[in-house]
Amino acid sequence: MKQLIVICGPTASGKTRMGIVLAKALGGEIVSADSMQVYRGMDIGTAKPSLAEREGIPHHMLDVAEPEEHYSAARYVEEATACVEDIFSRGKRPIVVGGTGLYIDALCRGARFAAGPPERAQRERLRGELREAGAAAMHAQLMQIDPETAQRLHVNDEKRILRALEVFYETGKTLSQHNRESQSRPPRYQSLTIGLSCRSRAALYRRIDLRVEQMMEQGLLLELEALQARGLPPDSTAMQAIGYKELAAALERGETREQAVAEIQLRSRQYAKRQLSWFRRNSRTHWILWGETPDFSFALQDSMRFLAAEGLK
RNA sequence: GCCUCUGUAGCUCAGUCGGUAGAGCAGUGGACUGAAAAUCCACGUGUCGUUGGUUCGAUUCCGACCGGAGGCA
Repeated sequence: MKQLIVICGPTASGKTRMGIVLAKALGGEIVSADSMQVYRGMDIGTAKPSLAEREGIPHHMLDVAEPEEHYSAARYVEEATACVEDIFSRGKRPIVVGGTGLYIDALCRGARFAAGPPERAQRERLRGELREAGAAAMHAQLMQIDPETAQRLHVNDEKRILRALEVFYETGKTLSQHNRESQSRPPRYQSLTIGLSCRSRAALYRRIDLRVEQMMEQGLLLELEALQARGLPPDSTAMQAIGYKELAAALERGETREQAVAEIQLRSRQYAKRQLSWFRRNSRTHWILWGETPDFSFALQDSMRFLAAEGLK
């Protein structure tokens, strides 16, 4: 089975730099696994590496969509798989680097998602029904058609309940059926995963806070204004990105720069915690935990040892 | 200096007609299969400012003191 090196970790843990260091050592190319770096015109707020920072290492899956588009995990699997295969075909080694756990897992397993609604009409209909009848009613409805999924989902988890209903009405198959079929197939790639974080939570949060300050200094506001100027709807997926969303809200409320920064820092820290919760459940991940500052030469040695032990071909 | 209000969980506050207290936010853990930087779930013992008094019993009533806010001079 083809091997995929994966570098994961919470935001601001040094994944980007680590990817480049490893790519240089192994003759690799980077395949980003980041749900927000796919959008063009969103560079500062997503901490997208600049051309200079990439140091000549090819990066894939950056800037592959307009902010108006609604990108998806399914589309990511399709496009990123093509990148990975292309890299292999040229005799290079793909290194998947990113913080979006769902994208990473879906890519490695070759997950096939249940069909989505092409016109989104179904989704709109279900949303309306939710507003009218309430979450409990939708949950009850799901209990009728897909009890397995309904029991799994909390009544308040509206997003997932709606999605499960949508899958059934779109495809005639239940979500649990889809998932069973998808999971019964062997993974597409063997993943060798390196996780990056800090030994202490406080240190990670300090790095995050600092990075948000730097984003503001680099002109996050200008980037937001450029997006708003092109009439990007506030409910677009791109505008759910941390930083842009909070800054826009702060502007609207007439808050100070300091208030906006504090809010972005808070939301970023909470996001990092959720990321850790996702990544920690993979028990095969080899973790590299920084002290006060990252040590990439140590990390490279440590990674090479790990990869050799895992039988990297 | 005098008067009024105020001091309860990391923060903002509620409450106990006297029987040792609870929300939101924060925090921590978890979930996650076409929005995932999204969405959802679980977890709340703290000298109730200090110190005297009344009381079987005080965080709750009374006094003094120490913080904080406002008003009058």
